[in-house]
Amino acid sequence: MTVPKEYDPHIIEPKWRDSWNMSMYHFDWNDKSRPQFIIDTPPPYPTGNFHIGNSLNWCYIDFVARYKRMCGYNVMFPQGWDCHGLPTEVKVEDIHGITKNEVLREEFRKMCRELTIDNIGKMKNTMLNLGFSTDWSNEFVTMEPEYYSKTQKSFRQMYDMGRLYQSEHPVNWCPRCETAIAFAEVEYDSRDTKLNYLHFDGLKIATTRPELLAACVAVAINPEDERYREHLGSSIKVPLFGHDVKVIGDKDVDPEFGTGVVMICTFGDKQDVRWWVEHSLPLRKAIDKNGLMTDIAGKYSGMTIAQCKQAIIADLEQGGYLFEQKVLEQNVGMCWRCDTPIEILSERQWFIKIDTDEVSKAADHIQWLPEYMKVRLENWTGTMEWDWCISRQRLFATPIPVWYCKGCGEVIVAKEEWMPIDPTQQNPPEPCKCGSTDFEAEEDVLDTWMDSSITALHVAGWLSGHEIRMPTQLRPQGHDIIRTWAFYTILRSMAIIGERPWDTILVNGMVLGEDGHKMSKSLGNVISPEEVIKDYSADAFRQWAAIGGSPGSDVMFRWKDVVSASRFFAKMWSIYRFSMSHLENYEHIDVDVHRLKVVDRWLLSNLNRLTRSVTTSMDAYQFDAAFKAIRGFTWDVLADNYIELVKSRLYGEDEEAKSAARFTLYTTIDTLCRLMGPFAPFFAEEMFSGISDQSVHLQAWPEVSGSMIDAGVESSGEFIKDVASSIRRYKSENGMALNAPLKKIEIYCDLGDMGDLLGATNSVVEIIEGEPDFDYVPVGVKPNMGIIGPRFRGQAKAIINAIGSESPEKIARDISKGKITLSVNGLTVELDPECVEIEKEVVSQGRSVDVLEVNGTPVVIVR
RNA sequence: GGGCCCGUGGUCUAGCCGGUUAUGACAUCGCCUUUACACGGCGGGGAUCCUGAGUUCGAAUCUCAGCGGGCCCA
Repeated sequence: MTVPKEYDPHIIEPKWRDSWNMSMYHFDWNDKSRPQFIIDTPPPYPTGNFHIGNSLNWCYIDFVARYKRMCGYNVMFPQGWDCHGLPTEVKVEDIHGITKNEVLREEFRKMCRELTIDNIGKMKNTMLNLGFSTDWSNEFVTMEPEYYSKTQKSFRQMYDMGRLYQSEHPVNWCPRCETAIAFAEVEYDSRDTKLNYLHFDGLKIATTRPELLAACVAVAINPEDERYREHLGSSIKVPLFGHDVKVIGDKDVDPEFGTGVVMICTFGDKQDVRWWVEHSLPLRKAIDKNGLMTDIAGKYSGMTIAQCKQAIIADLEQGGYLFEQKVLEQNVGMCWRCDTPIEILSERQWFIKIDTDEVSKAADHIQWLPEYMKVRLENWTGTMEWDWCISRQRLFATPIPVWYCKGCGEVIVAKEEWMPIDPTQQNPPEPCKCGSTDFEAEEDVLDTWMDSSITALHVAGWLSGHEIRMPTQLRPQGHDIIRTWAFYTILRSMAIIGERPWDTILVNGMVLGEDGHKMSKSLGNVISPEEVIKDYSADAFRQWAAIGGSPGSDVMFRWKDVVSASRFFAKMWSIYRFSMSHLENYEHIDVDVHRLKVVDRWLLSNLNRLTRSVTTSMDAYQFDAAFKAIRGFTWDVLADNYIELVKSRLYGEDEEAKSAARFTLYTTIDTLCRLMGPFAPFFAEEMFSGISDQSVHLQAWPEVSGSMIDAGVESSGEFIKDVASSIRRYKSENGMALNAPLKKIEIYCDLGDMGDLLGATNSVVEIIEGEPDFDYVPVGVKPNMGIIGPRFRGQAKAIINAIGSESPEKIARDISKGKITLSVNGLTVELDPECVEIEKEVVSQGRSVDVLEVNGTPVVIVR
């Protein structure tokens, strides 16, 4: 076969992408003989753009999936789409120039569906271009009834378990989106605001939120604060509004902040909620769901928060209440989606009880990679202050399957067999206990995390008619979503089936731009994977993913890495092309190792070591170490040394010597195809297609042959290689062409089989036994710390000094007698020869020669 | 303010359960078209392993403190 000179990924990659039969990646639900390896792929949000961060994570997943398949596992690498959510609603409003309330609920949901389907298609295309071995037979789409009915069933099940409840409770509220949001959806940003100092019926308070005066329910001071102790328990009037509130004491009040007196409102911030609960304070709602002031705000009612703030400050000033304003830097909680400052409102919502202990215990039974990532989850569980609010006032999401009976007020949760169901479109199929058939639908929908926190259950076959295969083996995800996705998934899995969702969670880092900052549109440092494929190749991109950094740490995207990746493929291709040209009509049969030359066995020994180290790295998810080892072997050992050494045999006449080299080359190419398969699926497949008519992705992972790893053979081979490279260096330093012949090379050692050296040096090589006719001159002694240290401990330093002050000749003489005798601090100490290494120079006598020293063996060059 | 991670030649990075001539990539300099590859080969230069203290015979590696950077959270 003729192998083209250049490897062109723009031809080869689409060729394989379009011809692969993707069913080879399907999970076999009926197979129980092979161990399962189910990956709980986190479904991305269908933005339409499969970005570089996703791509890094998916590369990791694909490396694992392909590796595990080759190792004989029944692998499932499913792909899901986490469809519901606010960004799509916002985008649809934007595209169609409408607000969600201007069209019918169903129509709006349809628009969202259509946009989502479109976006999924775009992202899928990038995934195929990147060569992922996705199991498309296990694709899931959370907005489809098949999936969201499971979300609803999980709701029902958790309701029956008493883990779900409805309650009026403070929630984080986005006035723009008009919905409750979870803590995980709150982002914080630092802003300058004004701290207002007010006369407050005899006391002086400082507040950043005077617009909430109407919601003031108490004034608090630190009970230790001498200044105000006499006011404790008294009642005072709220300025402008005139209602009476209590002065209470609480040690959480910081006497250093402001005046040391704070007003408690329902609710200005999270601290207000804590005080409100602790001191059983009344509730005064001054802000409504739209972010407008309520009736209790009196003349300010109907104003926006900002208008109200301005008006109240003006009135306070006029009334003489406001006596000072100071600028204060404050962290403001904002809606993650629209950056509107959030409010804390008390609203009737659905909640899931949070049992942080249960989550922590489950987390202990999951292997976290890297280990320290678990700490992030623990820190998060430790700070949860109230339950998970799961209701949202949105449209494009899983409907909460609930009605309220208009007759008796009964809460009716849909039965599992009625699902999927949208209560706003359908009534319950049976009347209420009270006999009424008049119902009010729950219009709220579920938090999207309710969909995406059951993916592990879903992919493992829960409620799908399959035997459930929990726990799954691997969850790969970014460290930015530990507090949300990982937390919720563990919580739900424990609640629903009482089992951990995964054996292992592999946490990947973020992708940083070339400027070292996290990639983001606003910084303009975004690179798309499609761009990289277009300029280089998918395999080069994947190689960057493998060696750009180790899993868990943030990885910087660098074009340089992609360039060096594609150079490696060019090099490997050239090696392959050379090998194939010598493998015409080659038939691969096992060969007795003793018919191989030392250099062949040296290479195969190294190859087996490579397989062993790559296997170890892959098992530990250390893709960087794995691929670096492959690259190092291929370039340094195979290309730069082995091939140079065997060329003369391959071009020579000795058929047996030639076939030994051919056997070695074939074995090496075959093994490299397999080792590279998980990383560079296109390139490896193209190479493998030259030696097989099967797909490399269906082959077994290479096994390590322990008997091929032979330290003796390795050191002999290493010696031959070192002689060859010393000769190369010698020629280079002497300005000779690298193929220039030398009159003779004499090697003083008894290692046989120097045949390959002749070809590599293009010179006569003579092996001479016995001592050369020139002298060794010891010129230095290097103490071997690894031996001296542990053996002599505290004396070590003195011994090293003694060695240093002794002449190298004397120590060399001692070694020839078997013991080194030293005087250390007046005492005589004996050392074994292994404690030192003699550095020596070789001096020729009379002959016109140059002497090189290779691993302690003299090599004489006769010019 | 709390937690976690990181700080290694010009740049990025490996090593970090103690003893190596401290890994590799890119960049840089010199030489070389040697029957796979000039997207190559050979050779060279370039590192106070952030700072300080401690533990130890011995620290890039362990401990503490400090400085600097990043991320997550409040």
